Amino acid sequence: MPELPEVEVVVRELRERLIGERIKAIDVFWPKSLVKNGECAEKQVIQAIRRHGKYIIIELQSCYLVVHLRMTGQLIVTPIARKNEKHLQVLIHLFSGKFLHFFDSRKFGRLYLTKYPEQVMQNVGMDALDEHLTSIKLQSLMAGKTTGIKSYLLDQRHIAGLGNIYIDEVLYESGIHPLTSVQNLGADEIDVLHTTIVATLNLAVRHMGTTISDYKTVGGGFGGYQSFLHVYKKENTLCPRCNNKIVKIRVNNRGTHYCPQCQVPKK
DNA sequence: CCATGTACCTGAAGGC
DNA sequence: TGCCTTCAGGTACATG
Repeated sequence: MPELPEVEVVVRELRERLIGERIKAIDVFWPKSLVKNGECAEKQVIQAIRRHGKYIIIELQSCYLVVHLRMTGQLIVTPIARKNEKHLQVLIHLFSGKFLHFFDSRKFGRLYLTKYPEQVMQNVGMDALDEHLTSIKLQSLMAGKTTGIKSYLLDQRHIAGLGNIYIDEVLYESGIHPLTSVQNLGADEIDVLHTTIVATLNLAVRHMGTTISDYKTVGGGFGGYQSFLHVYKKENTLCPRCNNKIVKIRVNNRGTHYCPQCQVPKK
């Protein structure tokens, strides 16, 4: 489900609702959902909340609660516990009386209670919206790689935050075929790609992210960016630019959508 | 380094 | 209605 924009919206809403709250107790219904690593006393005050790629980092007084939502994870804050609801995997009680719920139908998501967040995120690259990630920096990161651009962007070790939806959209906007080898991208194309990544992600954040099926904001709302998608899940519709059919192929076993006219394969 | 397959899970959608 | 297959926004890990 959630990629960088959805996670960013969740982080902003969590901040409004949770800073200064003290954790009272944690109920775990699916043990794999909560990973404990090192001593981390639970009854701590939430100091700060930030994001790196698709990870949510909740800073406590002497350790961290790191969250990755994977495909279907949801963090929901309510004044009344929604106990016994389907797919509730972890329930965090707060001293104020509020509750932080972790719902996750597919159970791929993880909460890590840890002193060492850098260990949890050791393979995560620079955040896609990091101001230090310039187009020059992106060029140097790509140097020496031979993989296709879609595979490259899916791999969070390179750049963190983009997932299947936004990669398809960004490549469409940039006019780059998803199988183009990164070594065949010129400086000008990397520059367009970089500009498009930043613009697309920021625009999606302004629209509260993309809700295809499961994604919800912390308050239970939906995203709105799905109305702006050009290619993702649009196979057989007409390209708004050239009027040819959008096609769907598989790249890295992921559904991949593009316009064969506007995104010409370079190799 | 790279590509591919599998595993982790559940539910929705499509074919018959 | 029901059974079966395929697919889903993510990532880790094993294998050539």
